[in-house]
Amino acid sequence: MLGADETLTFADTLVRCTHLINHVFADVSREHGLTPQRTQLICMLTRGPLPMRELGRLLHLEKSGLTGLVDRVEERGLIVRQPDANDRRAWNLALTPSGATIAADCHAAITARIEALAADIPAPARSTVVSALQGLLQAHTAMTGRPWKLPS
Amino acid sequence: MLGADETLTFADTLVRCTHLINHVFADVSREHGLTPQRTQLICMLTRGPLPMRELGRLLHLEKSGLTGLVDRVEERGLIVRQPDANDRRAWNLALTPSGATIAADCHAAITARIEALAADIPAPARSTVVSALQGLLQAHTAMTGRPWKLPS
DNA sequence: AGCCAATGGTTCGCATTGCAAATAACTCGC
DNA sequence: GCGAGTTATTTGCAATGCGAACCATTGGCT
Repeated sequence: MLGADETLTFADTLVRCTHLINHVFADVSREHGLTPQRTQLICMLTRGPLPMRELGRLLHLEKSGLTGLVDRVEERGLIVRQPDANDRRAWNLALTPSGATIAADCHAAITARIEALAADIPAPARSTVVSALQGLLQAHTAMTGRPWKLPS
Repeated sequence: MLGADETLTFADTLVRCTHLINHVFADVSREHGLTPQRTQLICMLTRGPLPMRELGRLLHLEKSGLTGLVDRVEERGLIVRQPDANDRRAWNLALTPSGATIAADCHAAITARIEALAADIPAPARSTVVSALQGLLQAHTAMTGRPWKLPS
């Protein structure tokens, strides 16, 4: 089974690629002393502070799960909880300097590893892939009403 | 930030897509009463039985973690451990009828959901995406020496 | 003003995940 | 048939993530 290579469907190809990138993500995280979830969290904050509720939506986490994750990442000194000026229930999460550094390092490492794997893909095909997948992301955004962010 | 749309790099696009598909995978799994890991396990077996060591490599799991996962999936009646004729240490894992049914259902549901998101991508772009990403998968295979399987 | 539903977070209990190290059973080369 | 390497299991542990109960605050409604 799985001879030289069979013809994969579009969906199957995407799913396999997803699992490959998952492991790239996990490997890089581990090399930086982080779990994938923590890496994902700090990468979400590279564009600026976010309230927890927003992070929960982006990460698809229930609030209880997010509380724990934030606790652990804060203990490690990568983020801080800041009170929200307009709502005394809410907290804004911001990267500390070391958190920002690590987030940037992880993002760079992940990008580098993917670029290495994609080195043989010609430029025109690359840009086709980018626009096609962005269409896919937008289709999801349109369906759920919320944009899909991540690394940077 | 993130106005109408910024220009994402190839790697960033792939990473965002990865997280989107992760959640598609998780959602479908949950709707079938499974965790993503269990779904992934049974999907790996749709092409036929595999020894545990092979599954461990495909899933990137340490053997101890795999033992536990297999235990739980077997308890649920989706797979069975079969003794290996040639090696009395080894076990082959095979889907039960109900396991095969659920695996096929999950695979179909995931494919359908991705196809729905990709409905607006023109056919030529699709095939470009497929061949580009397969190149990426092969680059990884060449680097690590092991093929990358999944769903079907 | 006063009340009440909805919202943002936390806490608790729980099952699952996944690693590492130690152990047992077996295979294979010498 | 000895010893090294391989396959799987067990144990202990930290992290993940859900659900439900709970508290404080907000905001609408009267």
